[in-house]
This record gives sequence, C-alpha cells and structure tokens, in this order.
Amino acid sequence: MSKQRFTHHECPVARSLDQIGDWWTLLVVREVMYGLHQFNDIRKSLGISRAVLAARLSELAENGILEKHNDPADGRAAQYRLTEKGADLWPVIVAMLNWSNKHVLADGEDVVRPINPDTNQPIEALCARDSVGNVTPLNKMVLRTGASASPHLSARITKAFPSAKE
Amino acid sequence: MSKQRFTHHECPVARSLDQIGDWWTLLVVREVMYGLHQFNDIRKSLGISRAVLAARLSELAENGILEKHNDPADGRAAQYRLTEKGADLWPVIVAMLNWSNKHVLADGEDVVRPINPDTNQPIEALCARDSVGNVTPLNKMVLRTGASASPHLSARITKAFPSAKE
DNA sequence: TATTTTAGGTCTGTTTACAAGACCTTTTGT
DNA sequence: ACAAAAGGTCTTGTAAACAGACCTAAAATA
Repeated sequence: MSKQRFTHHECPVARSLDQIGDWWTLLVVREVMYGLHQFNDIRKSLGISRAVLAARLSELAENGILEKHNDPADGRAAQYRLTEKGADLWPVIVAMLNWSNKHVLADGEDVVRPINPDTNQPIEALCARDSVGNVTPLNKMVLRTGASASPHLSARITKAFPSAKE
Repeated sequence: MSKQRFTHHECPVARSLDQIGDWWTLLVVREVMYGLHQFNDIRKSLGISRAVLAARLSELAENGILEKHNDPADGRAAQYRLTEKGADLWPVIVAMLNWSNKHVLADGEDVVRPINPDTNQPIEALCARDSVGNVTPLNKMVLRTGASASPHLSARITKAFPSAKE
C-alpha cells in the first residue's frame, strides 16, 4: 500500500502534518521566510534535488501556503511568496527553533535566536494570550475537545487534561 | 544515495527536523502526550505499521525524547514516557494545533482547542516572553545570528530581519 | 499443568519516495 | 547567432513505508 496520508485524521495536528510534515517541506517554507524566493536559490541553499523541490513547491502552492508569481523583471524566473497561511507558520518555526536551541544544539552553540526588537532581548519562552487578553505560560495550557470531536477523542483528551474539565 | 539527514545543517530548525521531522514521528510524540504509553495502544490509535512504530520509538529514545521503561505490573509490557526534552515539544504541538485550527480545518470544525484553565478561555495567539519579562506578539519577533553562525547565514538573517540590527 | 492469548517486536515482499544527474524548453545576455 | 540561465521533467538506483506473517516471552485461562 502507498504511504499513508493524514488528510482524513480527526486530530488537527495530524491534519497539519499532512500539509507540512513531508521531508524538506518546512525547510522550504523557512527558506522563503528567510528571503529566498527563486527555485535555484532555494535549491542551492538546501541542497535538495530538483525533482523533490519542484514537488514540494507545487504541493505547498496547492495547499495555499505559497503562491507562485511571475517575475516581472525576468520572464524565465518564478517568485515563490508566502500567503497569509504560510506566514502564519512562523510560530511553528519559532517553537522548533527554541526547542532546538535548548535541546538539540551543543552547549554554547549560538547560531540563531529569536529577539524582541523592542527590548533587544532574546526570548525566554513561548506563552499564550487567551481571548480575554490574559497571558499564560504555555505549560499551563490544556486541551479541550469541541463539538466536532468524536466521543473517543473527547474521552482521551478529558483524561489526559483533567484540569480542562468545566 | 540514501535519504538526506539534517544532522549537520547549520540551521537549528533543520537540526530539530532531523530528530522530529520523519513521517509519523511527531504523531507518536503527540500520542504519548495524550496519555498512550504502550506499543499496541499507540499502534492501534495511529494505524501505523509495527515495523515503523518500532523504528520511530527507538529513534525517539536514542534522541532522548522518549524513555522506555519496564512496566512493573506486566513483564511483557513497555512504558514509553516523555523526557523533559520530549515534554518541551509541547509548544511545537500547540503552534501546529493553532495553525491547523485556523488554516487547515474546515470552517466551523471544532475538534480540539488549547484552553487557559485559569480563565477557561481559548487561546487566541502565541506570544513570547523575553528574558526581562516583556511579552510581545510572535509576529514582532525577529531573528538574530550568534557567534556560531557562518558569515553567510549572518548576512542572510540580517537582510531578512533588518529590524534586528543593533 | 497445558494451552491460549497478549505485548512487543522482527522479517518478507511489494510499492512509494528520495537522490543524482541527464535532458528539455523558454528566456536572457553577448 | 550562440551560449548561458531559469525552472523544470525524466530515468535509474537505493532507501523507506506498507500489509501481513512470523517469533519470543510473559500472562491469563482451562
């Protein structure tokens, strides 16, 4: 059987991995975020094969994460730009960057850090702002299922996050 | 040639994808976060093949994201538990969950949301707390390179995030 | 005690995905 | 007119994912 996709999984995390979970995909997004917009620039920067990059760019465009534009200055060239959906992957990238800086890189290795430009300070941790404006550390957040969740998932989440009970 | 790994990439995001970017890997972590700790429970919940799950669990354990314990009550069973490094993937999961809820799921689909248990409100957006305690929206954060970055990467990041200049 | 079931795998054969590099088409520069 | 470049596709070889059979040790059952 062919490689399984997560398109029809119930869990939103699985559904997102269906769009950004392939090998290379998130790195292509990151390259565009970091300012590369042309096929060959991305290819050289990543060392990815032509066929795979073409496939990834086309999937990302199909999923509305990137948009392919014609370069007005060069009829051969294409310009890949992030959509709003693509730009909204920024928190995912920052979360992975923080995790990597803390747990993957060697001690003392300092490659790239997120910075608050107002204070010029590195960020310490991610937190969450709720719909009434309260800010809470992420490790206090819990999950709760909604109307579209199956009874099975609701039971699991309720058990895993008991403090989320009404 | 075999599939490329990102172990020796300069970028921390690539280095993290080297550990959590394989197909199924992050879903296995999520299942453990949601309270499944046994091989067969994870397998049935995800519908993953035995061989692939065994490979993923072993890679996750090698990378210090999970720990395999003996079940004291059942000599056959193993207990897979998150390490601190594994638990620290929570922000990544939450970021993907938010993105998926906003951009992947259909309108009105409400499967699972992160909730602030103090206020009982859903979270609106992720934000960042810097090292002096200031909280900023994530979209204001910029990247800056450190001492371990190559000149090439430093130039790219400086160009992509001009507001991060000293 | 003997047998069956369960947990957690490994092994086999098939299909798919990724890698390297050749090749192609259109546009650009000389 | 010719060469180079942009952005691909195509081909071939290897690695990984799939379903399902098989295996071993421990537990439950008869």
